[in-house]
Amino acid sequence: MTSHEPAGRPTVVLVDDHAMFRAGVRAEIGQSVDIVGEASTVAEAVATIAHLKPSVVLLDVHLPDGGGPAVLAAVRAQAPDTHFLALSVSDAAEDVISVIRSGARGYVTKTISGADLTDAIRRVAEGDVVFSPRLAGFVLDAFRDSDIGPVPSADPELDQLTPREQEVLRLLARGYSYREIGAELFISIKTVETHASNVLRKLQLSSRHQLTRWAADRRIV
Amino acid sequence: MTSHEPAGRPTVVLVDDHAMFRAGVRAEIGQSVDIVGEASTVAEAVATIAHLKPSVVLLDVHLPDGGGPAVLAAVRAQAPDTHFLALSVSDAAEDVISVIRSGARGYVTKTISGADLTDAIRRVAEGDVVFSPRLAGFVLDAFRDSDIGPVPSADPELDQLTPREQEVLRLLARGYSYREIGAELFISIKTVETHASNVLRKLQLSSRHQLTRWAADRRIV
DNA sequence: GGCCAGGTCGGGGTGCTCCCCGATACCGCT
DNA sequence: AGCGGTATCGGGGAGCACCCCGACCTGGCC
Repeated sequence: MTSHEPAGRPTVVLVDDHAMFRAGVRAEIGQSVDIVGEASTVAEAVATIAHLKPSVVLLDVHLPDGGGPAVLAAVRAQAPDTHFLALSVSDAAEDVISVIRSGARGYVTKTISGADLTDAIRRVAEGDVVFSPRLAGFVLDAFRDSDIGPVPSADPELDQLTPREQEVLRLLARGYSYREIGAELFISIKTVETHASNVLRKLQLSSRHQLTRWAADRRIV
Repeated sequence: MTSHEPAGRPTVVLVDDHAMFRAGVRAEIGQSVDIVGEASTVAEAVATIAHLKPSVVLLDVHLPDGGGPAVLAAVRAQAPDTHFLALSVSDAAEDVISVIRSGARGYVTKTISGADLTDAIRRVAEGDVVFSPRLAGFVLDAFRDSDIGPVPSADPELDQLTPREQEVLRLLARGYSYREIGAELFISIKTVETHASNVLRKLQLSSRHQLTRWAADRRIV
């Protein structure tokens, strides 16, 4: 759906604990990209990447001493222009999610063809995000089930609160005491009590502890 | 990076409030896919989709009366086999995130070419996930910055708590009172007090309100 | 046996939460 | 002028949260 001109030959570092597999990848894509380094352990990978600063790192998710996320955590700050493409036998959702959360910009399984892998490397090098279609589904599912992102859901529950009450609600949710809220809003403790009491009644809650949870669930902080 | 055989002609419903734009899309991709219906409002879209059950819905993110997320929320349950591809002028992160969270399986901007759009529709119809590369970056960034997914975060703070204290901590974070915790764990209120006091001291918190927020931030619920 | 960590209770106290009353004042609407 | 909603305060009180003491028991470790 987009056109990608090969912007020169990407430089690649290959991280995998199986020498046999590395040889296979070299044979398959060595003509199209520059494989400038290899590593078989986390420590090796960190040193190699920090030194060579390749445009792309092909990163196995499962390594003996920590795996792909460990490598990413260690070198992402040192090599900001390096993009990481996870390459794994696993199509388990937790593997995909963990390595993406660590900062990889793509994830493909080892069943990929040489031509497709070359294309994926080029696209990642250009800053694109590359996923095996099946795996992209995992990420989206996890994403949808989560609570991230600004989804401006104007809670109807909040509309029944007056502006002042909403203000008090926010401070209550942040764990402020009545006294602190009063100092913050330049009103007396008793006024805060009144507002708090109204908030609890309108939201049908019985204690500020429940209110804290109520607010946390709705990300009102 | 993957090959997609066109599995017949996908049926498509087109949702956009600009008739001119719908005509343009029809002209561009009408030969390759079956555009079986159109809609210009949320209500129209919901009725049309529920009735026709197309394989793909091309969905504008911005509609007068609610937008793409409203359509998705209304019909996703009724048409489980229908896939949604968001089609928008906007490349704002919040638009992308909100529509994806609502269940869309792809997002492309209106700058897309007819051929690319046809390909995107086919891929979405087959269950793939399709993104303009730039936009995929937004999703991944939001994803990475969030706290979803099974990333085993053995908090070092929790290690200094005894098993019993951790148990009490969870119940405290859920908003249980000391009395309720005592009943839950078959111990007296005073014992709960002791544990709670220890928890607060070890975590350097001064009130259970702060503790609730502390736990909410760490998703300990 | 001595020692210590963890778990279990209690007494007593201070401060906070939350609710019940009531009061005043401003503002907009009829 | 009257009425309702909102915001502002106060008194008083029941219950809870939190802390400081001390106490007992159990199990593991030297």
